[in-house]
Amino acid sequence: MARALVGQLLVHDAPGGLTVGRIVEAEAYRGPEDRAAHSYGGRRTARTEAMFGPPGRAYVFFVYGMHWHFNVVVDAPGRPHAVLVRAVEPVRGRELMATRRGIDPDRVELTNGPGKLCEAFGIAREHYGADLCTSSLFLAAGPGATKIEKSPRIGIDYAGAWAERPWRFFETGNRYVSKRPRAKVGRR
DNA sequence: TGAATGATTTACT
DNA sequence: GTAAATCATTCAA
Repeated sequence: MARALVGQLLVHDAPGGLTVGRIVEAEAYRGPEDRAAHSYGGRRTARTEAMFGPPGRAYVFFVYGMHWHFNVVVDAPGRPHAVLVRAVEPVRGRELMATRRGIDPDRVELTNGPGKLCEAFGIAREHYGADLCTSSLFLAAGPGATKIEKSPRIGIDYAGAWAERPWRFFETGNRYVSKRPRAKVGRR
């Protein structure tokens, strides 16, 4: 599912305006066995509840005291699997995104990261558990991606062997794919 | 009730 | 390259 979502569209038809982005980077989180997932070990709390519900809903959470992250729940109720959308390429509403982000509309920093895209699209707490088929925030079929690459997931080094799984998918060469922490990437 | 921490971003050296 | 910002959630006491 993470791979399939790359190339599809994320749409938010918000009161303040329309924003559309083509997903260019996504990661799979496969609880309860995946140690990197919030639902690891079957941990079902108020925070992770959405992951245990029906697919096609939003799992939105807050991290580092300032950033929201957006996931799509992708498996049947009771199977807490989700896909984290890490980056999108702006398709519509670039000006609105720039206003929300407080930066120039031409910068890739508009949406090249999980926290950035949420700010650009105005995604936050109120979207927790939202049905992505019937709400103002939804997914739509997109043009696909030219070429998709995979790599280990970002920022989950604590997950032991699970951290090595190649469950991050992104469009090869796309400027909006998030930058990786240098230390992890082989430089030469 | 309190302490630790994170699926990050940004600014500064 | 390093560090600060900043708080909901989780877990232990």
